[in-house]
Amino acid sequence: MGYEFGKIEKKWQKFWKENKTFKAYNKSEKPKYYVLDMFPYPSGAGLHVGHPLGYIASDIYARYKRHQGFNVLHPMGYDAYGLPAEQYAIQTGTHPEVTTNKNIEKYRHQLDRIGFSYDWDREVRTCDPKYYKWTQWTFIQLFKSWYNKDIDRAEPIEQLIKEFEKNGNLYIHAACDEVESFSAQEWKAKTEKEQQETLMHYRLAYLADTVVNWCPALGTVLANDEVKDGFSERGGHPVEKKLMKQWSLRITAYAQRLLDGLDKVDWTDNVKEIQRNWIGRSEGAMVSFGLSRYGEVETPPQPSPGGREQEPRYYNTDARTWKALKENVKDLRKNPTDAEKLLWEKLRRNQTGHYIRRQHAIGSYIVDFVCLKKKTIIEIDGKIHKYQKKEDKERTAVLQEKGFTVIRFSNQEVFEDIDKVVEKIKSFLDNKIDEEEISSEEHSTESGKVLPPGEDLGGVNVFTTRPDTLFGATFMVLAPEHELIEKITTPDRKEEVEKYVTWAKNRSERERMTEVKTVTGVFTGAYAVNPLTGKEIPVWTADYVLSGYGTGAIMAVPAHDSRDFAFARHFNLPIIQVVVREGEEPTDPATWEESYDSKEGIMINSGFINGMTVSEAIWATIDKLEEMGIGYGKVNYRLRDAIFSRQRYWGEPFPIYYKNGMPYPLDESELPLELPPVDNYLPTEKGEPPLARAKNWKTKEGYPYETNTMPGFAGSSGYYLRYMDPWNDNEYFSKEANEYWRDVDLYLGGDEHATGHLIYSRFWNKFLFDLGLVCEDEPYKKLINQGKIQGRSSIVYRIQGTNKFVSYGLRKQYQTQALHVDINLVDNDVLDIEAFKKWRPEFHDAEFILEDGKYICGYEVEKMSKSKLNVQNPDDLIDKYGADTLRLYEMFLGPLEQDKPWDTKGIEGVFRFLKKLWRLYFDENDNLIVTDEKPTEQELKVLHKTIKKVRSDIERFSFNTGVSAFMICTNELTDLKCHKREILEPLAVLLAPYASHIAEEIWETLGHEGGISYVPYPEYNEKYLKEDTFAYPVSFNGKMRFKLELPVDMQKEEIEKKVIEAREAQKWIEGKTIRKIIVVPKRIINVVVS
RNA sequence: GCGGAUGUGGCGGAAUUGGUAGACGCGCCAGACUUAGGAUCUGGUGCCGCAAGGCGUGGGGGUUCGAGUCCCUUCAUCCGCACCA
Repeated sequence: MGYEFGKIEKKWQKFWKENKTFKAYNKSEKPKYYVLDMFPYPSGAGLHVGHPLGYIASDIYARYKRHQGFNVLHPMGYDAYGLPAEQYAIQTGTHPEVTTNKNIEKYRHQLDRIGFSYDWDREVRTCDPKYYKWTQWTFIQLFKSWYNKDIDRAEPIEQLIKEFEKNGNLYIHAACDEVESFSAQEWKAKTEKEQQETLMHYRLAYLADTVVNWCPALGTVLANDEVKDGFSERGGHPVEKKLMKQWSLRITAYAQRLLDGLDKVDWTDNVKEIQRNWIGRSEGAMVSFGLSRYGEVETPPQPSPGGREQEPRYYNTDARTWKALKENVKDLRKNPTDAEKLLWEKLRRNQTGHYIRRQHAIGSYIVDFVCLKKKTIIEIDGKIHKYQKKEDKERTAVLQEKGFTVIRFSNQEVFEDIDKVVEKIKSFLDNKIDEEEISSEEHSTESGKVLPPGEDLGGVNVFTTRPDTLFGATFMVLAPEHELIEKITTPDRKEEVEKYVTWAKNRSERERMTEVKTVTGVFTGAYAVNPLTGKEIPVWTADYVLSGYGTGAIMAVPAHDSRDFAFARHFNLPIIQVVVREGEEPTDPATWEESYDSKEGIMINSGFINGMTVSEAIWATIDKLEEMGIGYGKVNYRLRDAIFSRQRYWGEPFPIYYKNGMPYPLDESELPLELPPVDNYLPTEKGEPPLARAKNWKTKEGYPYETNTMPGFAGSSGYYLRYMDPWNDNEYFSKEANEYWRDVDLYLGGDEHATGHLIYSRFWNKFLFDLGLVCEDEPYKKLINQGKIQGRSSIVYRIQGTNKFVSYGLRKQYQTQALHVDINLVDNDVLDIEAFKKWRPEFHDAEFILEDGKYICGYEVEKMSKSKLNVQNPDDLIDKYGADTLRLYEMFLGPLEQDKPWDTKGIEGVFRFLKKLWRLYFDENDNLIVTDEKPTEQELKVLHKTIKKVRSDIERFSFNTGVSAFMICTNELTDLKCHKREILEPLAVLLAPYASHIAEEIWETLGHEGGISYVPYPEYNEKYLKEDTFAYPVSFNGKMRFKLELPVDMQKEEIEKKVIEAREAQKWIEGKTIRKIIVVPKRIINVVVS
C-alpha cells in the first residue's frame, strides 16, 4: 500500500473544515499574528503552479505561528472586479458577476486541494455589495475631507468651511489646487454652486478636468501605473492623453508621508526604491524669471548688479494684489481693444521719447498705459473691460491720490486722429518734470515682482534642483503645452512656433518616448531675465521639457545638464561653466564632449557664490532668492493624483449624485448603492459609460447618479481591514477588531503591485488613520515578494519545408524552424513521439531524426502562458503526487523571492522523500513500526540539528533549505534504521507546516487526537548538538589537504604540535619552512609554509 | 541615463559572522533485484589528468595566513523608472 496521499489529504481537509481548525478569534488571550496573501483576481484560466507559490510560503508561516501559540489571522478573498469578465460580458452578454462567481468557484476548488489553512469564514469579494458598501463609504469620507498642511493630516471639510466663514482662505495651508485668495466676505457672497466649486479644489476626492490616459480600445481612462510604455497594461492597447472631467484622489497630499513611512516598514529595498522613485521627491528652488519681448531692440538696459536701491522700479503694487491681478493683466494684454492696439503701436519702444508700459498694475487697478518716470497714466475710455466695473472718475481720484496724473482720450479721438493724440501725450510728457521718487510703500519689495525692461510680459516660474547653477543659465525652455507661449512669441516667429507646438502636441507619448535622442525646438523671440545676473536669455520651446512636471518651464544650464548641453550644442547657444571639479582649472566649454552634471565641485563665474561648494551654493542661492523675493526653496514630487473614474460597468458605482451640475455624496444610510443591471455592457452612442444605460439611475428625488465606476484598486485598497471584521454591517470594521489585529504582520505577494496597490493601499490606510479609524499608520509591517515562476517551454525542430523533425543535438545540421510543443508530451526533454503524432493532425505523418534512439527537445525559459504550451496545472500534479509533495516541491525550487523556472522533473525527488519518510513510521503492510526504545545520542543529534535548522530557516523564510534539512534528516534516520517515537514524533510536528496532511496522519496514527495544528513546535536542545571532537580541515597555504580529528577543547599549542606530527602533513612540510600556523577553534587549521 | 537585483557543476540551487566551495534534489554513469522498468535499492558523479597533482564561484586587480563572501575595476543578464529640470 504505502503512502496513500489521496486518501490522507481528503481526510484531513475534511477534518480541518469540519472542526474549523483555522478559525481566527477577534478576542483572544493569545498574541495576534496576521499573515496575508495578496488576494487574486479570479481569472477564467484558473491557477497555474506559479500562483500558489506565495500562498504556500505564507501558509507554512501561518501554521508555524499557530504551533508557536499565536492567534493567527490568515484569510483569503477575491479581487473580483476586473476587465476580463467585462470584456467577456461585452462579447457574450453574460453578466460579469456570473462569470466571476464561476471563476471564484474554480479557484476555491483548486485552493482547497492544496490544503491551505485559511479561515474561510472571513472570505471577502470586492464585488459583494456588503463589501463595496465600505469602499463607497470611504470614498464619501475622502470627498468630505481636505488636507490641512499645518497639522499634516486630513480633516473634515466642515472645519474648512468654518475657517472660510471666518477668514476666507487667507490663512489656510491646504494640499489643494491653485485657488485665488478670497476673504470671508467674498466666501459668503458666493452662491452655493460657487462655494461647492471652491470646496472641490480642496476635497481629497475631487472632480476636475484632468489630462488622463485615455485608452480608446478599452473605452476607459487608466491610472499611470496601468500604463506601460504608452500601452495599456491589460491588453496592450495604445493609450493617448485626453482632457476629461474625472474623479481623482488627492494622493499627492500624502506624498511626504508615503515616503517617510517607507523607513519604518520591513520591505525589500527593491520595492521601497520603486515607491521612492514613483513618489519622486526632489529638493530645489522655485525661481521667478521676468519675461520680455525685447525683440529687435539693440541692447536691453542693464540693471546694475546687486544693491536694492538700484533695482529697477517696476513694481507698483504689492505682491498679494499682483497675484490677484495677474490673471487679469494677462487677459487684458491678450485682448486689447482696437483703440489700444492702435495707440500702442505709436507709443511702444520709446517712439515718443518716453518709456511707456501698457496694462500695468498700480494699486488695485490696471491702467491702460503708464509712463512711470513721469508718473503719468494714459487711459482710453469708451470701452468696458470685463474686470473694470468701477467708475473711471473714482479711479482717477484714487490714482491721483497716489501721485499719478491721469490723461484721458476717447476711443473716437484715437480712431479719428491718432497722430494728434500721440502728439498731445508727447508734449504732456515732455513738459512734465521727472518724478524720481515713487513713494516707498508703493514698491515695497517684501515679495514684489521684478518686471523686466522691454515689453513687460509678466513672469514665469521655473523649478530647479540646481539653483546653484543659476549664473550658468543661458536660455530658458518652455514645454510646448505651456500657456505662456502664445503670449510671448514675437510676431515674426509666430508661424514657426505654432507649427512646432502643433507638431509636438500631436506626437504620441510613444513617439516622444522613443525619439528621446532627437533634439528639436524653436526660439519664441522672447527673452527672460536671469534674476541674478540681470542678463537676458532667449526663451525657447522644446518637447524635452514636460508640461506635467514642475512648472513646465526650465532654466537651461547647458554646462551642467546633459539635455541642456545637447540642446545648446544643436542650436549653438552659449554655454557657461559655473562649476569646476575641485582642484581643476575651468576649461572652454566649447571643447567639451559632454556636460559636467555632478553635484560636486566649486562655483565659478557666479557672483556672490564664487568659491563655494555646490551644496553650500544651493543653500546660499535659495537664501538670496528668498531675500530678494523672487524665489524660494521648494520640494517637488513626481507623484500625481490618482485618477479614480473608469468608464466601465464592472466596478463599484460612485455614491454620488448631481444637483445643478455639482456632485453631492449620498447619505451613508443609503449605502451600498448597488450596481444596476444594464442591457448592454458597452458605452452609449453618446459615449457615456455603460451605467448611463441603467434604468432609473437616479435618486428618489430624481437627481442623476454618477455613471462612472471606480477603478480596480478601489476595492483592494482596504481589504486587509475588512478581513478583521467581515461580518460587520454597521461599520467598515469595529474599533475593537482593529485594535486587536492592528496591521498585517506578514504580507506576501508579487512586486508588480509596487506602484499600484501598495501605494494606494498605504494612502487609504493613512487617510483612515487620520480619521482615527485605524490605529496603525502603515498597513503592512513586513512585505515579501515571491518571485515569479517562469515556464519552461519545450521546443521541437522541424526541417524547413518538410514534416521531418530533428532532435536537439543534431538540429544545427539543418535549416530548422523551432516550434513549441506541449510540455505534457515531453518527459525529461524526451519527446513522446506517438503522443506527438496524435496531438495534432498535421503531425500524424511526421518523421523524426533521432539521437541515441530518442528525440530530445530543446527548451526555453519564458513566461508561463497558454500560447507557449508550457502551463503546468497544479491539479494534475496533485492527482499524481499529492498536495504535500506539491507544497514541498514549490518550496524546494529555490529562494522564495527569486524568479525561477518551473521544471516538473524534480518533483519526483520530493515525492521519494515523502515515501522514504513514511517508511520510517510504517512497514510495507502499513503497520506502525514506531518503538518506544530510547534513542541514541546520534539519533538525538540528528533530530535536534534538524529542529534548529528548520526553525531558523522558517524564521528567515528560507523554505528551500528547510525542505533540504528534512531530506537530510530522513536520509540519516533511515541509515540509522531509527524508528523511535522520541525522535519521530517531534519530527512529524516539525514537518507539519510544510507537509500538513501526512503530518496529521502520522500524528493520529501515533495515538494523538484533535489534530496537529496547535501542538507546540519542537525546541532544540543544545546539549544534543555538542561534539567532543572536531574534524579539523588542515590546509597548507590556504589549500585544504586533509582532515584531522581532534578534541574540541584542545589548546592551540597542542593542536599545532599534532598537526606537524600528523602523517599526512609530512608530504607538505618536507623541505619547507613553517612560517606560521593559524588555528581557529572548531573551524580550521592553516599552515603557512614556504 | 538613474535606481534595484543577479552571475557558483549538464540543470534547480547550498555555503547565517572572511574559515572544508558545490549541501539537498534533478539528470547522468555503474551495479543489485526483476519477465520487464519510466518501480525500488546500492555506489559514483565540478573540470583536466592513468596518477601524483593542477584548475575552479562572469573577467581583471587588491586586502588577508585564508575571499563565492570584503575593497577597486570591468563585463553580462533581469527588473523598475525614465528627456523628472
